[in-house]
Amino acid sequence: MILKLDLSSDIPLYQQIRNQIVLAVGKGELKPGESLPTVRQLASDIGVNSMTVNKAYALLKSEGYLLIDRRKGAQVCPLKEEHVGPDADFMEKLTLLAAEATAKGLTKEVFLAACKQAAEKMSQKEE
Amino acid sequence: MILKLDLSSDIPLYQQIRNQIVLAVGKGELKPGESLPTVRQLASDIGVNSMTVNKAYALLKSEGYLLIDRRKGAQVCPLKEEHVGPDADFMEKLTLLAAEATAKGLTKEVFLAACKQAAEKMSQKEE
DNA sequence: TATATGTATTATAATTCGTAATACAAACAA
DNA sequence: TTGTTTGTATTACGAATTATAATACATATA
Repeated sequence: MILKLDLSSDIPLYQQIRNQIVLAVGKGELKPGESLPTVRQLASDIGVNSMTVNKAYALLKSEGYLLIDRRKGAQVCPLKEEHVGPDADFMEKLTLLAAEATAKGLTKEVFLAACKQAAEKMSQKEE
Repeated sequence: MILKLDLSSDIPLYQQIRNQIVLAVGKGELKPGESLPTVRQLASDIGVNSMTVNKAYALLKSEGYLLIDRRKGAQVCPLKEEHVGPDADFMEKLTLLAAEATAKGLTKEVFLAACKQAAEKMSQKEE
């Protein structure tokens, strides 16, 4: 797994690791059910402390992105069969982003075009 | 100005203040050119230290949302006349959000419907 | 002349972040 | 069995961040 970390960023390392894994899952580079490197392996690969990776994995587990099993290790959570909608936390983040765009002078059309562009970088679930 | 702060949140107070002001500007509750409360006034209103408010104002200024003038105080930045597009930082945040949605099992259609819903809470610039 | 403004400085306490060194039970391979 | 690896928990440490507090300053305004 290839993760790009920015040591000079003000975003905590465990958050950067979490974001990169979410991006990889969203883009389909990590598929549902696929296993992730072990905590110690990933820590060694990217040159950080294993507890930092553990914190990222625990966060991803609590957010519902990963299943962690002592036998199978950490793996990407299988997609739900039924259709799921956005939760409150997601809408809050999205609304803040829409406000930032609007306050910066982006029209609704430009904002929605950007959303569409972002969505098209993601992998689509097969029906 | 009404700001909702959550003291038990893990989001820093100055960030919460910044977010609330961006939301107010995006929704049109604060209009371009409109004056904001003074640092000391807002600090007194919401019961935080004035340096905490100052930090939020300085952040908003550095992000281009506010103009701060010693004569006029802090005011909402007037909208640019020309059409503006999304910058790299905005697209990065949007892409992460799209990845979170996709990893959670939201289809592209559901994600874009949520984006449209968020956009419609915002005020539209008059042409 | 007073007052109010944004801003800068310094200090202090609490919390967070990253690392480090262990330790443990569970699972697996030999 | 024995040995290794797994996720996880604990404790400690230093550095950075966060929030508050008490001032101070030059500028602008009444």
